Amino acid sequence: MAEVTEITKQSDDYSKWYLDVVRRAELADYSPVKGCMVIRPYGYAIWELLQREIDDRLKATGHVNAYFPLFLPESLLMKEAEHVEGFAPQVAWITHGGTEKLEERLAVRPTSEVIFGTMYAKWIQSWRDLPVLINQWANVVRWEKVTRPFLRTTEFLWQEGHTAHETEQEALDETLKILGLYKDVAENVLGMSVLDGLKSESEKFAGADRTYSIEALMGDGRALQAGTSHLLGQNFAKAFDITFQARDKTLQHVWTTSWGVSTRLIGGLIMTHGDDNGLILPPKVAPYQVVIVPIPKGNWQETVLPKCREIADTLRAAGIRVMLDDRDAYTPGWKYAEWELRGVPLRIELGPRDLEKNQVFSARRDIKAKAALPIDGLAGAVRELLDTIQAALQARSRTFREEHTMRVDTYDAFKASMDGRPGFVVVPWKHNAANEAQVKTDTQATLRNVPFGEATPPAGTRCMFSGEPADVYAYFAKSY
RNA sequence: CGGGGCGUGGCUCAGCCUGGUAGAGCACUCGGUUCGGGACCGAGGGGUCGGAGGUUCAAAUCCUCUCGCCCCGACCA
Repeated sequence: MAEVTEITKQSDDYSKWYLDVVRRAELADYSPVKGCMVIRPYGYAIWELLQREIDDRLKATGHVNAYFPLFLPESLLMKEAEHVEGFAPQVAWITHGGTEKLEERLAVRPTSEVIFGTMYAKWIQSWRDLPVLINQWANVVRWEKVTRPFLRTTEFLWQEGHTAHETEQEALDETLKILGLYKDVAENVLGMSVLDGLKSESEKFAGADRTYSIEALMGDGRALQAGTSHLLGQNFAKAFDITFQARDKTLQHVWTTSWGVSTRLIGGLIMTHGDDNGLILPPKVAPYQVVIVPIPKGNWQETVLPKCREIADTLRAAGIRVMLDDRDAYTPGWKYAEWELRGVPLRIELGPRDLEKNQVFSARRDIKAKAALPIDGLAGAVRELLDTIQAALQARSRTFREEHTMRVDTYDAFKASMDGRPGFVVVPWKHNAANEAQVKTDTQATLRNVPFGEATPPAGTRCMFSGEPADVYAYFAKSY
């Protein structure tokens, strides 16, 4: 099984490390547009692999894709009171079309509940039309004050699902089903261990009844909200007049949900697995799962290189994504460092010595393990190694999260343990928005969520802050 | 938006205090020798110092304004 390696980096340098990896691995670059980044081909290839994993799962659960407009008339955005209030500070506005001033300003979508709501009101008449399960892949814009590549950018790419249901229970089932889907993708595709649970009232989405999230823990001990799924209740249905005639002939409002994950996941990926040599990609989202580096010695172009091509073809035929790095301008050592920086999970070296023995030399990116592999049956061995790496990264992430989760019972102990960036601190808690705000003021820590897997406090357990009987065990952390 | 820091070839930075007309390492181009953990030798190309204004015979250097980036706070996927 996987060996567990600590990947903590100095918090002071962590941000620099992160930005360095993003740029040097050619994932993204700053653009002339403030707060906006260019996702470079290598970074986009990761996004495409991730998209496919998510999209396949959504389609398998009955969802379909569509595309809704980028611009939202101001009047639409104003319809749901809490929603407007929540998003107003972050909206970018279009005021002119060509040279003419618009009669009504257009918002560049920060999220699309209002346009989905508007269209659903037109499309839904009867209980027979339900459920409506539509997803869209799109860009959205939120005018953030502070930005950081992938984690928070002014414009970002995401997937947003918007569904309408006959009953609250159905809507809740959908909300939870999607959260489970996100957890599945985060853990089994990205190898990023997450806590799935319920957000507090003060952290929930503007306009939702309830918000659920998956929360990951980054290498510097800060939490990252990696995906959210909202039970919107009838709030938007009432604001947009989305009604249907029910089985009992009465006219009722639908129950809606919305949910999304974004390119932020790539930021999470980097900070979950990266080390001092750069990125480490789990095989499932690695644009190149294997890089083959020929050792250019003697007449290698006639001997080693053809064998490398043959191996590349064999691996590709087995469905493995392969890069054959036959550039002769760089030495093997340079290539090793380069592809490690870019996170390729497995490297295969082939030189004259290997050729004689009918073997290749392999090196794992996640741990410094090298091994000779016979060329016969190589595809199978590589497949197995990739699976091992995928599992090892996932296990390491889980272990890291568990080791950086501590439990305390009193506010003094809480404050003491929140010094620095310890990871998650779990406390008995009685829900109270004002107390939550005070905790944040005192310690910078926020209530990330209450995980489903967490037990209910036994009777008599006191809230660490108020001393009242505790409702739950809440997970606090400093976050991105 | 508040506090702090920084903008000099593609990258990292020196030079600024004590003005005199731009440097280093890496990267890049060409030739050659190399290549099992970021090779070496030789020859080259590339910047007017974030932007604007001012002081001065003379500004990367001094002054004013401005833009951008980074860090720390308040807001967020």
